[in-house]
Amino acid sequence: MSKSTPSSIPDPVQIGDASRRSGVHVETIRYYERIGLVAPPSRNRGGRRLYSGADVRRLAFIRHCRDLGFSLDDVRALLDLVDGGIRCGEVRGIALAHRKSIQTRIAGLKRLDRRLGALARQCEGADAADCPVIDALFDGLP
Amino acid sequence: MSKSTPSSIPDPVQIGDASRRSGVHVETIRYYERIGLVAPPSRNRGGRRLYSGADVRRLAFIRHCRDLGFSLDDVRALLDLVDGGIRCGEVRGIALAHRKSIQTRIAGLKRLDRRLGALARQCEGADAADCPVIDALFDGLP
DNA sequence: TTACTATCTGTAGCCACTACAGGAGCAAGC
DNA sequence: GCTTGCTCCTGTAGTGGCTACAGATAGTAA
Repeated sequence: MSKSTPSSIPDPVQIGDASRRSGVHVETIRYYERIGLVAPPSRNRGGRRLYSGADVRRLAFIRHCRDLGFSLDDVRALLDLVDGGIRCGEVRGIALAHRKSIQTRIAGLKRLDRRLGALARQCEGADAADCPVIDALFDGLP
Repeated sequence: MSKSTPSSIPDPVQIGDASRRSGVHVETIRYYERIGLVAPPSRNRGGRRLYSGADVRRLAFIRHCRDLGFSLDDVRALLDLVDGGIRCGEVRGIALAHRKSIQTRIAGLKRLDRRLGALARQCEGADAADCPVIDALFDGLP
Protein backbone atom coordinates (compact mmCIF):
# COMPACT_ATOMS: atom_id res chain seq x y z
CA MET A 1 0.00 0.00 0.00
CA SER A 2 2.88 2.38 0.63
CA LYS A 3 4.92 1.57 -2.47
CA SER A 4 4.21 1.84 -6.14
CA THR A 5 5.87 -1.52 -6.86
CA PRO A 6 3.39 -4.27 -7.66
CA SER A 7 4.39 -6.52 -4.74
CA SER A 8 3.15 -5.43 -1.35
CA ILE A 9 6.10 -7.08 0.42
CA PRO A 10 9.39 -5.17 0.27
CA ASP A 11 11.51 -8.15 -0.42
CA PRO A 12 14.22 -8.49 2.18
CA VAL A 13 12.74 -7.62 5.56
CA GLN A 14 14.29 -7.83 9.00
CA ILE A 15 13.07 -10.21 11.66
CA GLY A 16 10.59 -7.81 13.25
CA ASP A 17 8.77 -7.27 9.97
CA ALA A 18 8.94 -10.97 9.17
CA SER A 19 7.38 -11.62 12.56
CA ARG A 20 4.52 -9.15 12.02
CA ARG A 21 3.82 -10.45 8.53
CA SER A 22 3.94 -14.13 9.42
CA GLY A 23 2.45 -14.00 12.88
CA VAL A 24 5.43 -15.89 14.35
CA HIS A 25 7.13 -14.26 17.33
CA VAL A 26 10.67 -12.98 16.84
CA GLU A 27 12.11 -15.32 19.47
CA THR A 28 10.19 -18.21 17.92
CA ILE A 29 11.62 -17.49 14.48
CA ARG A 30 15.11 -17.64 15.93
CA TYR A 31 14.15 -20.81 17.77
CA TYR A 32 12.94 -22.41 14.53
CA GLU A 33 16.25 -21.52 12.94
CA ARG A 34 18.18 -22.98 15.87
CA ILE A 35 16.38 -26.33 15.66
CA GLY A 36 16.74 -26.42 11.88
CA LEU A 37 13.06 -26.02 10.99
CA VAL A 38 13.90 -23.04 8.80
CA ALA A 39 17.23 -22.45 7.10
CA PRO A 40 19.49 -19.64 8.35
CA PRO A 41 18.54 -16.58 6.29
CA SER A 42 20.99 -14.20 4.70
CA ARG A 43 22.31 -11.26 6.71
CA ASN A 44 23.00 -7.62 6.04
CA ARG A 45 26.39 -6.03 6.65
CA GLY A 46 25.54 -5.48 10.29
CA GLY A 47 24.71 -9.13 10.85
CA ARG A 48 20.95 -8.76 10.91
CA ARG A 49 18.75 -11.48 9.44
CA LEU A 50 17.06 -10.73 6.12
CA TYR A 51 13.93 -12.62 5.07
CA SER A 52 12.63 -12.90 1.53
CA GLY A 53 8.94 -13.03 0.67
CA ALA A 54 9.27 -16.80 0.30
CA ASP A 55 10.83 -17.03 3.78
CA VAL A 56 7.93 -15.07 5.23
CA ARG A 57 5.42 -17.28 3.46
CA ARG A 58 7.18 -20.32 4.89
CA LEU A 59 6.96 -18.88 8.38
CA ALA A 60 3.26 -18.19 7.90
CA PHE A 61 2.84 -21.78 6.72
CA ILE A 62 4.42 -23.00 9.94
CA ARG A 63 2.23 -20.67 11.93
CA HIS A 64 -0.92 -22.00 10.30
CA CYS A 65 0.19 -25.57 10.92
CA ARG A 66 0.79 -24.78 14.58
CA ASP A 67 -2.61 -23.08 14.81
CA LEU A 68 -4.09 -26.37 13.66
CA GLY A 69 -2.18 -28.17 16.39
CA PHE A 70 0.38 -29.97 14.22
CA SER A 71 3.58 -30.88 16.06
CA LEU A 72 6.84 -29.45 14.82
CA ASP A 73 7.72 -32.93 13.60
CA ASP A 74 4.57 -32.91 11.49
CA VAL A 75 5.46 -29.44 10.25
CA ARG A 76 8.89 -30.68 9.32
CA ALA A 77 7.36 -33.53 7.34
CA LEU A 78 4.96 -31.17 5.58
CA LEU A 79 7.77 -28.77 4.70
CA ASP A 80 9.80 -31.67 3.34
CA LEU A 81 6.86 -32.52 1.10
CA VAL A 82 6.57 -28.92 0.00
CA ASP A 83 10.26 -28.88 -0.89
CA GLY A 84 10.60 -32.35 -2.34
CA GLY A 85 7.42 -32.44 -4.37
CA ILE A 86 4.00 -32.55 -2.81
CA ARG A 87 2.26 -35.92 -2.72
CA CYS A 88 -1.28 -35.13 -1.77
CA GLY A 89 -1.85 -38.59 -0.34
CA GLU A 90 0.93 -38.19 2.18
CA VAL A 91 -0.28 -34.76 3.20
CA ARG A 92 -3.70 -36.23 3.69
CA GLY A 93 -2.20 -39.03 5.79
CA ILE A 94 -0.44 -36.62 8.11
CA ALA A 95 -3.59 -34.52 8.47
CA LEU A 96 -5.81 -37.52 9.17
CA ALA A 97 -3.40 -39.00 11.72
CA HIS A 98 -3.32 -35.65 13.47
CA ARG A 99 -7.08 -35.43 13.40
CA LYS A 100 -7.32 -38.87 14.94
CA SER A 101 -5.00 -37.88 17.79
CA ILE A 102 -7.12 -34.80 18.40
CA GLN A 103 -10.25 -36.92 18.52
CA THR A 104 -8.55 -39.22 20.99
CA ARG A 105 -7.69 -36.27 23.16
CA ILE A 106 -11.25 -34.98 22.97
CA ALA A 107 -12.57 -38.36 24.04
CA GLY A 108 -10.15 -38.44 26.99
CA LEU A 109 -11.08 -34.96 28.09
CA LYS A 110 -14.78 -35.77 27.84
CA ARG A 111 -14.25 -38.75 30.11
CA LEU A 112 -12.51 -36.47 32.58
CA ASP A 113 -15.31 -33.95 32.31
CA ARG A 114 -17.92 -36.58 33.09
CA ARG A 115 -15.93 -37.84 36.07
CA LEU A 116 -15.47 -34.34 37.40
CA GLY A 117 -19.15 -33.62 36.91
CA ALA A 118 -20.05 -36.72 38.89
CA LEU A 119 -17.62 -35.69 41.63
CA ALA A 120 -18.94 -32.14 41.87
CA ARG A 121 -22.53 -33.36 42.01
CA GLN A 122 -21.72 -35.35 45.13
CA CYS A 123 -21.11 -32.27 47.22
CA GLU A 124 -24.32 -30.44 46.47
CA GLY A 125 -25.08 -28.17 49.37
CA ALA A 126 -22.52 -29.79 51.60
CA ASP A 127 -20.19 -27.38 53.30
CA ALA A 128 -19.32 -29.67 56.15
CA ALA A 129 -15.87 -30.81 57.12
CA ASP A 130 -16.49 -34.16 55.49
CA CYS A 131 -16.04 -33.61 51.78
CA PRO A 132 -17.08 -36.35 49.37
CA VAL A 133 -14.76 -34.98 46.68
CA ILE A 134 -11.72 -35.32 48.91
CA ASP A 135 -12.87 -38.77 49.98
CA ALA A 136 -13.17 -39.81 46.36
CA LEU A 137 -9.72 -38.44 45.60
CA PHE A 138 -8.25 -40.51 48.42
CA ASP A 139 -10.07 -43.64 47.38
CA GLY A 140 -9.68 -43.26 43.64
CA LEU A 141 -13.31 -43.85 42.66
CA PRO A 142 -14.54 -44.87 40.32
CA MET B 1 -0.23 -61.56 53.07
CA SER B 2 3.24 -62.34 54.32
CA LYS B 3 2.67 -61.10 57.87
CA SER B 4 0.26 -62.04 60.60
CA THR B 5 -0.47 -58.40 61.54
CA PRO B 6 -4.05 -57.32 60.85
CA SER B 7 -3.21 -54.39 58.55
CA SER B 8 -2.49 -55.33 54.96
CA ILE B 9 0.06 -52.52 54.69
CA PRO B 10 3.33 -53.23 56.52
CA ASP B 11 3.71 -49.79 57.90
CA PRO B 12 7.03 -48.36 56.88
CA VAL B 13 7.66 -49.40 53.29
CA GLN B 14 10.49 -48.47 50.97
CA ILE B 15 9.98 -46.42 47.86
CA GLY B 16 9.42 -49.34 45.51
CA ASP B 17 6.54 -50.66 47.60
CA ALA B 18 5.17 -47.15 48.05
CA SER B 19 5.25 -46.81 44.29
CA ARG B 20 3.42 -50.06 43.65
CA ARG B 21 0.80 -49.32 46.28
CA SER B 22 0.15 -45.73 45.24
CA GLY B 23 0.58 -46.05 41.49
CA VAL B 24 3.14 -43.24 41.45
CA HIS B 25 6.45 -44.05 39.76
CA VAL B 26 9.55 -44.16 41.95
CA GLU B 27 11.23 -41.29 40.09
CA THR B 28 8.02 -39.30 40.32
CA ILE B 29 7.83 -39.78 44.07
CA ARG B 30 11.36 -38.42 44.41
CA TYR B 31 10.41 -35.59 42.07
CA TYR B 32 7.40 -34.70 44.24
CA GLU B 33 9.68 -34.63 47.24
CA ARG B 34 12.18 -32.42 45.43
CA ILE B 35 9.55 -29.83 44.50
CA GLY B 36 8.07 -29.92 47.98
CA LEU B 37 4.73 -31.51 47.10
CA VAL B 38 5.34 -34.23 49.68
CA ALA B 39 7.49 -33.86 52.76
CA PRO B 40 10.79 -35.72 52.96
CA PRO B 41 10.00 -39.04 54.60
CA SER B 42 12.02 -40.65 57.35
CA ARG B 43 14.97 -42.87 56.46
CA ASN B 44 16.36 -46.13 57.69
CA ARG B 45 19.95 -46.50 58.85
CA GLY B 46 21.14 -47.04 55.30
CA GLY B 47 19.58 -43.82 54.10
CA ARG B 48 16.59 -45.33 52.33
CA ARG B 49 13.24 -43.59 52.35
CA LEU B 50 10.54 -45.08 54.56
CA TYR B 51 6.87 -44.37 53.85
CA SER B 52 4.03 -44.77 56.35
CA GLY B 53 0.56 -45.87 55.36
CA ALA B 54 -0.53 -42.22 55.52
CA ASP B 55 2.31 -41.26 53.17
CA VAL B 56 1.22 -43.90 50.70
CA ARG B 57 -2.39 -42.73 50.91
CA ARG B 58 -1.21 -39.22 50.21
CA LEU B 59 0.69 -40.37 47.15
CA ALA B 60 -2.39 -42.21 45.91
CA PHE B 61 -4.40 -39.02 46.45
CA ILE B 62 -1.97 -37.14 44.25
CA ARG B 63 -2.13 -39.89 41.67
CA HIS B 64 -5.92 -39.72 41.54
CA CYS B 65 -5.80 -35.94 41.20
CA ARG B 66 -3.37 -36.25 38.31
CA ASP B 67 -5.56 -38.89 36.69
CA LEU B 68 -8.34 -36.31 36.75
CA GLY B 69 -6.03 -33.81 35.08
CA PHE B 70 -5.48 -31.47 38.03
CA SER B 71 -2.25 -29.48 37.82
CA LEU B 72 0.32 -29.92 40.56
CA ASP B 73 -0.61 -26.43 41.75
CA ASP B 74 -4.20 -27.58 42.14
CA VAL B 75 -2.98 -30.69 43.92
CA ARG B 76 -0.95 -28.53 46.27
CA ALA B 77 -4.03 -26.44 47.07
CA LEU B 78 -6.11 -29.56 47.68
CA LEU B 79 -3.45 -31.04 49.96
CA ASP B 80 -3.30 -27.77 51.87
CA LEU B 81 -7.04 -28.05 52.41
CA VAL B 82 -6.67 -31.64 53.53
CA ASP B 83 -4.01 -30.61 56.04
CA GLY B 84 -5.49 -27.32 57.22
CA GLY B 85 -9.09 -28.40 57.50
CA ILE B 86 -11.24 -29.25 54.54
CA ARG B 87 -13.68 -26.60 53.38
CA CYS B 88 -15.92 -28.36 50.93
CA GLY B 89 -16.82 -25.13 49.14
CA GLU B 90 -13.20 -24.45 48.25
CA VAL B 91 -12.66 -27.98 47.08
CA ARG B 92 -15.72 -27.63 44.90
CA GLY B 93 -14.37 -24.35 43.55
CA ILE B 94 -11.08 -25.90 42.51
CA ALA B 95 -12.86 -28.83 40.90
CA LEU B 96 -15.30 -26.61 39.00
CA ALA B 97 -12.59 -24.27 37.76
CA HIS B 98 -10.66 -27.28 36.54
CA ARG B 99 -13.73 -28.65 34.84
CA LYS B 100 -14.28 -25.36 33.11
CA SER B 101 -10.72 -25.32 31.77
CA ILE B 102 -11.22 -28.86 30.48
CA GLN B 103 -14.42 -27.80 28.74
CA THR B 104 -12.56 -24.89 27.18
CA ARG B 105 -9.90 -27.26 25.91
CA ILE B 106 -12.55 -29.60 24.53
CA ALA B 107 -14.18 -26.70 22.67
CA GLY B 108 -10.82 -25.65 21.22
CA LEU B 109 -10.00 -29.15 20.10
CA LYS B 110 -13.43 -29.54 18.53
CA ARG B 111 -12.86 -26.38 16.52
CA LEU B 112 -9.55 -27.82 15.35
CA ASP B 113 -11.22 -31.09 14.49
CA ARG B 114 -13.84 -29.32 12.37
CA ARG B 115 -11.20 -27.29 10.56
CA LEU B 116 -9.10 -30.38 9.90
CA GLY B 117 -12.16 -32.21 8.68
CA ALA B 118 -12.95 -29.41 6.25
CA LEU B 119 -9.34 -29.42 5.06
CA ALA B 120 -9.21 -33.16 4.51
CA ARG B 121 -12.50 -33.10 2.63
CA GLN B 122 -10.98 -30.72 0.09
CA CYS B 123 -8.56 -33.28 -1.23
CA GLU B 124 -11.00 -36.07 -1.93
CA GLY B 125 -9.57 -38.26 -4.62
CA ALA B 126 -6.91 -35.77 -5.57
CA ASP B 127 -3.45 -37.23 -5.78
CA ALA B 128 -2.10 -34.56 -8.06
CA ALA B 129 0.84 -32.31 -7.40
CA ASP B 130 -1.46 -29.44 -6.50
CA CYS B 131 -2.64 -30.11 -2.98
CA PRO B 132 -5.47 -28.02 -1.55
CA VAL B 133 -4.37 -28.81 2.00
CA ILE B 134 -0.91 -27.38 1.41
CA ASP B 135 -2.43 -24.37 -0.31
CA ALA B 136 -4.71 -23.76 2.65
CA LEU B 137 -1.77 -24.07 5.04
CA PHE B 138 0.10 -21.43 3.08
CA ASP B 139 -2.86 -19.11 2.90
CA GLY B 140 -4.17 -19.64 6.39
CA LEU B 141 -7.78 -20.32 5.51
CA PRO B 142 -10.33 -20.01 6.75
C1' DT C 1 32.35 -64.18 48.65
C1' DT C 2 29.69 -63.28 45.06
C1' DA C 3 25.78 -62.02 42.71
C1' DC C 4 21.82 -59.55 42.36
C1' DT C 5 18.31 -56.34 43.27
C1' DA C 6 16.69 -51.98 45.14
C1' DT C 7 17.80 -47.72 46.22
C1' DC C 8 20.70 -43.47 46.43
C1' DT C 9 22.25 -38.69 44.33
C1' DG C 10 22.75 -35.66 40.63
C1' DT C 11 22.13 -34.33 36.10
C1' DA C 12 20.16 -33.94 31.48
C1' DG C 13 16.42 -34.56 28.25
C1' DC C 14 11.53 -34.04 26.46
C1' DC C 15 8.11 -30.16 23.86
C1' DA C 16 7.56 -25.66 22.11
C1' DC C 17 8.47 -21.99 23.30
C1' DT C 18 9.36 -17.55 26.44
C1' DA C 19 12.14 -14.37 28.99
C1' DC C 20 15.93 -12.22 30.15
C1' DA C 21 20.92 -10.08 30.25
C1' DG C 22 24.24 -7.54 28.14
C1' DG C 23 25.89 -5.84 23.90
C1' DA C 24 25.66 -3.83 19.04
C1' DG C 25 23.47 -1.80 14.60
C1' DC C 26 21.07 1.96 12.73
C1' DA C 27 18.22 6.11 11.75
C1' DA C 28 16.62 10.67 13.31
C1' DG C 29 17.28 14.90 15.74
C1' DC C 30 20.43 18.41 17.73
C1' DG D 1 29.89 14.37 15.92
C1' DC D 2 26.86 12.94 19.61
C1' DT D 3 22.92 11.31 21.86
C1' DT D 4 18.56 9.05 22.02
C1' DG D 5 15.76 5.31 21.18
C1' DC D 6 14.51 1.53 18.69
C1' DT D 7 15.58 -2.91 16.76
C1' DC D 8 18.39 -6.56 16.63
C1' DC D 9 22.23 -9.84 18.19
C1' DT D 10 23.96 -14.05 21.11
C1' DG D 11 23.62 -17.03 24.86
C1' DT D 12 21.43 -18.92 28.68
C1' DA D 13 17.77 -20.34 31.81
C1' DG D 14 13.04 -21.12 32.85
C1' DT D 15 8.21 -23.31 32.11
C1' DG D 16 5.30 -28.42 33.51
C1' DG D 17 5.58 -32.77 34.77
C1' DC D 18 7.91 -35.89 34.49
C1' DT D 19 11.53 -39.57 32.53
C1' DA D 20 16.04 -41.54 31.82
C1' DC D 21 20.44 -42.26 32.75
C1' DA D 22 25.23 -42.80 35.23
C1' DG D 23 27.72 -44.28 38.85
C1' DA D 24 27.66 -45.34 43.74
C1' DT D 25 25.75 -47.70 47.90
C1' DA D 26 22.43 -50.87 50.80
C1' DG D 27 20.70 -55.10 51.69
C1' DT D 28 19.66 -59.94 50.91
C1' DA D 29 20.24 -64.80 49.30
C1' DA D 30 23.16 -68.70 47.73
